[in-house]
Amino acid sequence: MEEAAIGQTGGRASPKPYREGARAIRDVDVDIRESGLGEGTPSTLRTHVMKELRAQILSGRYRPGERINESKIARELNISRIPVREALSQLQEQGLLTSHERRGMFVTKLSDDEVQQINSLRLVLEAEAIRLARARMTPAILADLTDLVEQMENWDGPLIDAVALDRKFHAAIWRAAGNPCLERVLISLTTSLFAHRALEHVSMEIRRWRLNHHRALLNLVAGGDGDPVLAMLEHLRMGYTEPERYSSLAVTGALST
Amino acid sequence: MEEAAIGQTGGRASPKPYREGARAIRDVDVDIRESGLGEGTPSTLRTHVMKELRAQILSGRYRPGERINESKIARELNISRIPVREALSQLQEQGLLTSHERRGMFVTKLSDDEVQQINSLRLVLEAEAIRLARARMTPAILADLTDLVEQMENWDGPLIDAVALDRKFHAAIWRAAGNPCLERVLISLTTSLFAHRALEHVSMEIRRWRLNHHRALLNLVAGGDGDPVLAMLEHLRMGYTEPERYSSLAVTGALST
DNA sequence: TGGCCATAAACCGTATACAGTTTGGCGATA
DNA sequence: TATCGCCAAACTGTATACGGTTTATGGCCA
Repeated sequence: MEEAAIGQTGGRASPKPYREGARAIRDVDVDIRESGLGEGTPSTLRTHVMKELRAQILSGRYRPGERINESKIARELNISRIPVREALSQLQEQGLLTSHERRGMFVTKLSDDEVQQINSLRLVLEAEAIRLARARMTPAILADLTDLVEQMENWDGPLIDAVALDRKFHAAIWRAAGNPCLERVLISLTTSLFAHRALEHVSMEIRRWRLNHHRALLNLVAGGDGDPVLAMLEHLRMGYTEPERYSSLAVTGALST
Repeated sequence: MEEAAIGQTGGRASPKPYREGARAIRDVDVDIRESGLGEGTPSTLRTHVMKELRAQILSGRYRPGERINESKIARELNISRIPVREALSQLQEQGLLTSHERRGMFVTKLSDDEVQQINSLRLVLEAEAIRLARARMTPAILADLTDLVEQMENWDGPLIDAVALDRKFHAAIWRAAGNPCLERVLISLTTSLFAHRALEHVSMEIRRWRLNHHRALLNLVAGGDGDPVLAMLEHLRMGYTEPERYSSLAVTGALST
């Protein structure tokens, strides 16, 4: 009876999370399957661990370049290494981890060049997203975006959460573009980028946000007639040096600089 | 001695592939570790299985929508399910497989909409690649590209290999762009696309290739002054219907059509 | 005292074993 | 004859066990 009750916590009809292993299980100290399993928790440990680790990496709990010990994580979570391995494997494909054969997983450390390469792509893709979003804009979406911009302009909380707001605003534009594929690529591109930004030079930047630069993007998607590429360039230049380095903007004569 | 010899095939200093499991191993019939392990084979089974399965999916051995039975594959390869699971997990992240929780992996079946969404992105990204490649072109790369175009124009072999040539030509341009990130995204985007094209409507298309359309792209990256976006649009229109559907080309007045 | 080699511990890659869920098929009933 | 419910086989998710490699530590020698 006590065993059966565990799987039915909350009375949901979802598949029971695995409570017992092949033979034995430690009955001491908390278990990930009891603690963290809230509402939208996926039913497999692999997915749960993956999301948990991703959040921890993005929040700065694990630093870029740091080694990820799968045995240690498995012990900490009181589960076997298999789900942890698979979660790490997924995170590797997402670009957050880098695998060194037979040596383990390491949190991806982006070089300056790689940051510029990613941003050069963002330039092109976000500009495209802005063009699409502008053409498909609805009052509801515009209201959401405006709300986010005003939240940022009036922000007075911890800086980490401001970064989340920033991401939320951009992600909303990506979604409004109406091309799920474009949205996926942009998310995948910027995830590792934000893992770095969560740690470094966030303090200097908050001031610049107030300079209505997100509002410039908002005006564009609201129907403004500026050039999305130049707007994105200006936007990225606030946080990074020469973000257009590996884009065609650097090689064509389009820049007045 | 016979055991030791297996790991040292070719006399390379690479780590020995695993020959024995925890306790026992079947000594009958061929083993993947003996058969397919050629030169550049990665040292882990997971990577090897991943590449093997990817090649089989891309070659049409597994059809879109088909279920992938991990136990069956493990038995066929005479290995345990663990490396197979991890390989499948990686392929899922690459977009070639879709996981249905507790029901298994299925070869991703792209809908018409998804194909259009991917192509709309290709339009933007390949155009950017062409602009970059044009600016960074070297005689050596140009020679390679020209050679590929001529191979395609004079092609008289099986159609499947012609598709590979097509991919090779585009991939060469992506690489010539000099932004590894852009290259990675384009590879990832088109991989699942080519898995479909390997099966359908390849016969009609071979004729159109001879119409020098790849040469049009070649001329562009060689220094021609046309618009890369329009060139890519024309190129994609040969194989797909309305590839610009989810791109900004569809919503701006740029199209004369 | 510093560098090199050997030994040992930790850890990754893989194999086998088991629990719960899904699924296909069979029989009973309307 | 068609539909619903039950049962068994197969399969996925996870746990534990083991072999080999990498790495860190300590002793030895220059």
